[in-house]
Amino acid sequence: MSTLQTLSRGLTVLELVSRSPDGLAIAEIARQLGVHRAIAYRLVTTLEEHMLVARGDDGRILIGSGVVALAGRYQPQLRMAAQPVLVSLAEASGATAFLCVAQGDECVAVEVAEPEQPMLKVSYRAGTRHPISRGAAGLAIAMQRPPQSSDSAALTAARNQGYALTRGQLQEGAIGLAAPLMHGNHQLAGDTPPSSQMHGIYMYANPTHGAQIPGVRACIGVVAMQALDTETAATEVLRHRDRLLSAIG
Amino acid sequence: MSTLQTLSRGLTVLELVSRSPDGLAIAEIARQLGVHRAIAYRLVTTLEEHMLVARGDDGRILIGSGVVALAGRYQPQLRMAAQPVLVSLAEASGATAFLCVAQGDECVAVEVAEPEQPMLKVSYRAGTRHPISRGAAGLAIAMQRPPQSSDSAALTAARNQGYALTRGQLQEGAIGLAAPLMHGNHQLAGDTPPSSQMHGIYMYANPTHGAQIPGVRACIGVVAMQALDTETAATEVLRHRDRLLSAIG
DNA sequence: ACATATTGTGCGTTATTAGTAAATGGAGAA
DNA sequence: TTCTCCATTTACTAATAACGCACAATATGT
Repeated sequence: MSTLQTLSRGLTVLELVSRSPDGLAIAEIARQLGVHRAIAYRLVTTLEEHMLVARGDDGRILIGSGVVALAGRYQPQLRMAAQPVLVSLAEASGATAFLCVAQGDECVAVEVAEPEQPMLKVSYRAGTRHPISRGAAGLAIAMQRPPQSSDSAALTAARNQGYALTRGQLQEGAIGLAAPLMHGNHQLAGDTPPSSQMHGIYMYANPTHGAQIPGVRACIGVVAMQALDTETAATEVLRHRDRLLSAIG
Repeated sequence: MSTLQTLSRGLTVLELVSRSPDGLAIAEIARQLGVHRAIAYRLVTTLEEHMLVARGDDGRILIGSGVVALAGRYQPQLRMAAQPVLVSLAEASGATAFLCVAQGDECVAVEVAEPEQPMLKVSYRAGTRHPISRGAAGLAIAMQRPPQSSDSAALTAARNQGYALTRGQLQEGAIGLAAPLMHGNHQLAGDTPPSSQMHGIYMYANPTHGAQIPGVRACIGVVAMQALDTETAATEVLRHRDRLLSAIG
């Protein structure tokens, strides 16, 4: 598995620039990369040609609009369907609503909606990623694979409730509540292997239990700081999950 | 202005993969790039490390979730403020609502909202770009610079109305209506140069006329196929423009 | 004016990458 | 089976990029 230094550096520049709201000077990029300025110039020029970065009027390098086009092609149908649902969920629960998708062993917030009157600011931006082993979103995604004897107590509890609830796992004092994007639950006891497994998607003999969206492991939920009515939040999350499921057929 | 072959190819791969909803095989990437498969492997491996592409369960290369994080850092405050406004505008006008930002001589749709009951499908996805010289969005952005004697009749008309209306310029049978994201209008007659110009932002002696958002040339508007009530659409676009302006202070 | 960063470029020498060929193994078709 | 197509890795030479340096051209500050 060999990798390419030049490409890797270019992508690191893109990442660095994107993390700098006010842009970066060439010299700063060169310093952070630990390379000569001349190299930073060539990297930036190439990124610029592809519209991934742009130069401000003062010459500083800013994240370019090309990233919007790229992101617009990531799960467009799911996200388009989810957007209005998340807005509604945020309003109904008074908390920040999110759609998370699993990639590898990480969980990525793909779409986020905030209520009109945010109670307490929770900074949960699109693109936020965290290990799948932590937080309500991770649990909700873990719920999508069939039960195993190695499942944690929290996971089993989540399966029984139909949703996952965690406190302070991702951020001090934050409460997360998430439900998996699948119909029904895996309520089998013990290790029951799936009847067949294709392309990593578990196919069940009885499709009414544990039917997932093909190729995507996702969940929706809410995050808030302490003051969250978990009763109504759970109801709303499940209701909106079902709304989203029926929207994407 | 020299550029780097390796980086450029890697970014081209990213673009190719993003345009393929079902992913691409290594061989297809290699063929489309016109390079050997071994090179495509190295490019893909590097992109994969940066989470910009991912491998499906069948081995095909798919766009990765990393692009969501990158895009989330492009104009986050403007987009967060615009999202609910666009949803409301789409609902009020019954058409697809958009937020466009100018970059160079192009105009990029950065945020899009569709009405719950779309009348006729208008495909206007986030990331869509077109020359700034065409379409309602381009005109609306052109309205933000001070009037010049070289202005087209359409631009002058748009200035007088306070919004731009075009038919069929971007797509056959499509109607676009857009208003610039600035307070008031440039209603000066003839060529009146700005009192000062810094960093490409025009600063006026009287800030109540033509005050823009610093550093961003943007507009909001709607697109529809034929059946659009332009009267109410214009009213709603202007109303929502003002709502967005006050939201971002 | 003067000193001083900072930006942007050009040029040689070394390190990395491209390009090519070739080998292995798996999936599917004739 | 045999054949083809594809994925994946390895190995070796031209081509490309990195790197360090030198040098204008601009800002920027005193």
